[in-house]
Amino acid sequence: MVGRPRQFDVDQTLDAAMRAFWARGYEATSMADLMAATGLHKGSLYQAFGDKHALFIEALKRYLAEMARAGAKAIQTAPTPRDGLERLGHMLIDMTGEDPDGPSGCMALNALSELAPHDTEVRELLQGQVTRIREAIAATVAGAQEQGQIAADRSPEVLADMLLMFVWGLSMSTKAYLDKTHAHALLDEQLEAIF
Amino acid sequence: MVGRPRQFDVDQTLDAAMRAFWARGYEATSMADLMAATGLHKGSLYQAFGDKHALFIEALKRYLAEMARAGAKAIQTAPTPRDGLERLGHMLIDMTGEDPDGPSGCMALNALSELAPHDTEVRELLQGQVTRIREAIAATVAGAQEQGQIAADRSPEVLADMLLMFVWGLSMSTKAYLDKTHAHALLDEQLEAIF
DNA sequence: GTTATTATTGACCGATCGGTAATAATTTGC
DNA sequence: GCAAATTATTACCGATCGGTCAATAATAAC
Repeated sequence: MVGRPRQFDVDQTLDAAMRAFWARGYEATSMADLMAATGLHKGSLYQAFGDKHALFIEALKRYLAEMARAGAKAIQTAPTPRDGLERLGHMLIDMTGEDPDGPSGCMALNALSELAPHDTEVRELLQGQVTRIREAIAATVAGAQEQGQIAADRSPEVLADMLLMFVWGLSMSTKAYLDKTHAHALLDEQLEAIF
Repeated sequence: MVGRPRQFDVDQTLDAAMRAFWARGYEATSMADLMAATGLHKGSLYQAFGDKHALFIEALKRYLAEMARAGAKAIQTAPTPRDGLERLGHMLIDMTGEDPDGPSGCMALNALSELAPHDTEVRELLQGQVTRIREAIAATVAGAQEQGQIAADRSPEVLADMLLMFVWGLSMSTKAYLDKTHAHALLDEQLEAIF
């Protein structure tokens, strides 16, 4: 016996919930907001996902997976490893929305700031993602060094961290005062300085 | 006629409220939490500060003022402008607490992430602070350049932004318990790279 | 068509939210 | 000592919070 089939698309619903959490954060997004964002009744959300926290986790996982996919693509489709690193950085700047009522900044950093210190599940998800992206960047840096595209006087791991910290700061800055043109220019300066 | 005098210290109360907001963020900190943190009844808090948002603003102002004071002192008491910049950066890393139930990260960045996109009052407070700290750093960079302590091939304003973005990223990273030793080492690499 | 199973719906829940108001307590000016 | 002014205390408010549940609807297996 299979029962009544779902009348909504789970991925579509997670996308809507993701945007709602991304725009307002976890605490400030109420179940009423999620109902409005997804177009579903709360009963359906609870039946499908469990509770608000579980729904957030699924939405965050979806965000992280999409980020990883887009990041890997940016690196792999670039003509050289160094171009890949540049594209990755600029992509992260452009990912942040500009609508004040829509998503702002990077959802992963938003969750890191709001929840990571107290929510072990969120923290471990983010730590895993950070570990993977650091390794991916470090490997790309190593490739660029082997091909002589960037200086080899710093370890790939350190350079990866330096790039990541800088991009995180840029992402934060877009929350308040920095226009994207300035952010892109600063990133270029940073790339020139560390490579 | 003067009436009954306050039986609590306003600064002490703001400090307690600041730590509560700093640890949990705005939305997740309830009036009950603030009562517990300050030791006051809610009536006293409302009578003295207005409402929760106004109390947050006052607590944030206090944080920003203390940060500005400590930052200026770090720069001014250093033997050279370049030392001042180094001390300022390392100070910002050390400022973040390590107790998971206590303050985490930088309260200004926490507020930037959680509130700046939607709360104009918070955003303008932070924009003002950022403007002042950028100018202070840029002026110090210019001083270091004049004294030949750092390279002069980039503008003081750009170098100030590069340093600031990097420190912001480091502050975010401490949310997921990146150890401080690593953060300090990375900052040294960044200083070496851009100066 | 009947039955088993699952999804949808909307009413409903206690708890907690931020905030208010009436009362008691404590001071100064007279 | 009394009146005026201010603070402290606490009971209370409606609204909203996240979450539950019983009734209804829709499907597949038989």
